[in-house]
Amino acid sequence: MATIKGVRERARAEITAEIVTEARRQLATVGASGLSLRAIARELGMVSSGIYRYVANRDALLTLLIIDAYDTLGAEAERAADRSTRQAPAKRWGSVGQAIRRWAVANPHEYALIYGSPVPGYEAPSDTIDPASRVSMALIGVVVDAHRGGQLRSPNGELHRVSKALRKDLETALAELGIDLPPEIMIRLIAAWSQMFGMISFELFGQTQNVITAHDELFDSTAALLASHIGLPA
Amino acid sequence: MATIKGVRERARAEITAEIVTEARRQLATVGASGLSLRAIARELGMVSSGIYRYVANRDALLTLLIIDAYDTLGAEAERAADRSTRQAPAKRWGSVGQAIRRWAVANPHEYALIYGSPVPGYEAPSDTIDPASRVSMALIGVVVDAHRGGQLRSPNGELHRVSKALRKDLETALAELGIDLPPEIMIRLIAAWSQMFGMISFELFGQTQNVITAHDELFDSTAALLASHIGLPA
DNA sequence: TGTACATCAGTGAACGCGCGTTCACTGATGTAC
DNA sequence: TGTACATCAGTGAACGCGCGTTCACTGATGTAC
Repeated sequence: MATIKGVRERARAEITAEIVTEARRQLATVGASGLSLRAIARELGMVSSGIYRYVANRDALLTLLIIDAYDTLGAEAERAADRSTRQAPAKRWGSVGQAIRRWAVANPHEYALIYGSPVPGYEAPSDTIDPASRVSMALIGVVVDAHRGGQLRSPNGELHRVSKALRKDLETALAELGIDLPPEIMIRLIAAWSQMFGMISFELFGQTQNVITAHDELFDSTAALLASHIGLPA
Repeated sequence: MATIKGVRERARAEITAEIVTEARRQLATVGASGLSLRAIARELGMVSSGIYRYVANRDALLTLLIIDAYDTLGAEAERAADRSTRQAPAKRWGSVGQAIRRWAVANPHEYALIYGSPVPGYEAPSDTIDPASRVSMALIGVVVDAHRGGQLRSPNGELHRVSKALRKDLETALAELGIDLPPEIMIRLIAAWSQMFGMISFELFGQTQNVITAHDELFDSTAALLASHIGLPA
């Protein structure tokens, strides 16, 4: 029977959400490895052992947070991709990129959780794979759409000696994702993709402190540059 | 008097080095935020309070580790740059890049310490700035040398709307570093630089797990690609 | 609709652990005369 | 060269703290008859 959720079920969902919210708040001050179930329970006015009704252990909470982060970021990226279908491909690339960056700037600790140093002792379960792929799929989608529409220019840059092993990696990845893109484009896509996240990490983790103030414009400029390198028309 | 170091001074230097070595060992298993002065003292057969003769507190130890990491990485990068002066600029760029990557792969936790998520509650003192700049100076040096030698081609990619604020950032940075490079090159250099570290972070932090196996070749290919984008001749 | 039992949320105490840091101390090394 | 004092390394005990996790429990909610 598809009844209205019972009181218990409803309360359970609400409290679990409160736990995640509170955990996120703590993430900002103590970081992932400082996350404490006791502190969360305390803040929620619950006795320390009570939280074990909702979360099996500390690692399970981390997994919840990680999935949550990947999902909200993924949703932002997808939304930006959907909203920009009428823009020129290079501009779309920048739009999706800025959506990713904006989320990261607004949620630096969630970003650090998923793209920063791994939490020591924590092993991510396979549940995180699908949510993790949403962001990259949104970015790849921009290129795939341009390719399908016959809009891809020939890309920039000299590409020598793509080893067999690497070529095979790329082809396997393309096949698994069900994507139709030439490997020469794929490799540029990976370069642009890692550039984007590298830049966000530099900004958030303080590497460009005291050097760059206009992060927003720098991101725009380099995104346009890399889009052009991939072959996306402006 | 420039005498031979006394017994005390000598012992002090040795034990401090042992502390840093042991701290590095622990970094690998518990991560930066799990570093414990007590555990280090214990491992060194010293009573827990004894370590305070050598290190003011936990943060001071972190600073030691960070400076050590920047310095060893910087030395590797400089060595690669010095050794490759006869190579074509694009190849040199790749050589320095691979030196950086190799160090990172060999010392993933030191890499995470300096390029990963910031340690919560830790504020890096200004002593870390100089060691930190050695790596980037080595990379920039490759481009500067090519520029001085008149070897820089016109770079790839369309670069629209470089905002005034960003242009000013770039010019200030160029002036402070005493570098003579056109801002259009500088911006591509920053893109390539962040790409390189983005790629290393992806490799080390597990983002490309199950997708890329030929990390070495991928790094080579994208380094060549980005070198070409900067305008470094092959 | 009413009752008996099963399920679940939350309590409170406890176990065993580790941490950073301070402090008064002993004994060895270094320095000034 | 020898002695008296100052400096420093390392000890051991202590303070006050927080953590994850288990366990037997009470009382409220849900379910089957």
